[in-house]
Amino acid sequence: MKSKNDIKSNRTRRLIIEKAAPIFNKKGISGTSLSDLTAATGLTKGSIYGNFKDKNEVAVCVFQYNVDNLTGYLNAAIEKETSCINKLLAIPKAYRKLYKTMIEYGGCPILNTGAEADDTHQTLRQMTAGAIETLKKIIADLVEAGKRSGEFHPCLDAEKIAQITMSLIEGGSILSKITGKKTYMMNALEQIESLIHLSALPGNSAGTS
Amino acid sequence: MKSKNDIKSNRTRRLIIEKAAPIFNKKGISGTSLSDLTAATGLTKGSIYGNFKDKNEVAVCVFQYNVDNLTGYLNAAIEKETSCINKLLAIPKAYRKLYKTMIEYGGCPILNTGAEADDTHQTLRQMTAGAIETLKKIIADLVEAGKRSGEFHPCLDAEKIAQITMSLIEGGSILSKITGKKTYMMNALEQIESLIHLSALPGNSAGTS
DNA sequence: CTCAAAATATACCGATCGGTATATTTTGAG
DNA sequence: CTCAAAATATACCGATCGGTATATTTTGAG
Repeated sequence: MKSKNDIKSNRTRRLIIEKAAPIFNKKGISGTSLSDLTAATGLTKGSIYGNFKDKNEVAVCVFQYNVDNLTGYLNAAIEKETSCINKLLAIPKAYRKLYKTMIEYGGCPILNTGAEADDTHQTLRQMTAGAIETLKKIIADLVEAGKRSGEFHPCLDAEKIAQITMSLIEGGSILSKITGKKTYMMNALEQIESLIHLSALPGNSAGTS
Repeated sequence: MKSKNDIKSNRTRRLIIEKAAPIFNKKGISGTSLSDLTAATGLTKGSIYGNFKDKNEVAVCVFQYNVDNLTGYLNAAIEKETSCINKLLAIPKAYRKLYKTMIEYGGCPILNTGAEADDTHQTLRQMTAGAIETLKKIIADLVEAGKRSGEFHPCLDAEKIAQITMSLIEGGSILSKITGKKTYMMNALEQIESLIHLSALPGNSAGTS
């Protein structure tokens, strides 16, 4: 009758992670105190430490939760499309749809965590790097597939395109967040789209745009 | 005999700012403690608080110091060139030269400060936004000047180009910092350069590349 | 319903935080 | 060299930090 993640402790873990996620993302890890977490969850320190070894473990789980959400969302959007071009275009499209939510959430969690952790927190730095490489690989693999399928120019540098795409997404995202100007992100996404269209062989570029 | 900024207190202020700068940039503001600052400067808390109102004022001065350094460096590189195209190309060139130093310094201070401060620290968020807009304006103004001088296509969207350039710089910079892979930044800079070359009217693009 | 185990709350810990009042030292104009 | 003012060091403050031992409550298998 009881599924594995319906037992109390797992429900509490999930509650803590979900409530802690936006706080960590906005205030940073070292800027978030245990009392922030007790206030947000309605639990006591005893309960939090009964479910997590320390504050750091909460931060690590929160990061994993954020990454899983983001990659899940992107993969779902990609899988809805059939051609490689449209699968690639689904990425900027997804970020466009995600934009408002992400800003309210405190910006891209990969970037936020990475910027805070890179010089101070080895585990999280490595996890952040891993998440970036995962997203980059999704893009690079789609470009490679498109080359094989004849949608893209065969001489395309898939890795390079993927890295530039990632830079545009993260750069646009943080600049919009800081300045409050949506156009940084929107221009970055448009640039990604025109990069994709420019990579297509004649007759393959979707009629839109 | 004594110049204004040679009196003791100003020398001490400068010492504190210079020593605090890389620490704030690496550990973040809330991750840096007063004892980090006393350790780095060799001064006591009494001395630091005799020269600054509080930790926050140190952080604000450090940020200003970082921004002045960066814009100074970029402006010097730009002023060495005569044509608008070469002035624009001087920007990615400068970042290429700056790359190693910046990584060792803890990454781009505008991005680091912005990512930490955007949801928690109004003053610094505004200063960061201001610094971003200043850099963006330098780029946009150069593109506009190039349009007037006949170096660039007249229909170019200067603001858009400037925003995309900024996204590539900041995105490439943070991705390289987190992953430890130089190519993110280098590919972003190459993309900026090809964007500039693509914007040029025939006969204006510098023979290089 | 019972009752052991699991989860949670309470009440505490030492350490460190940012900050300050005041004593001491250093500076530099005259 | 003198000596007041400026700069710095000392010694402290309460508050909050992350974390823990233990008492209490809740859960859920039987």
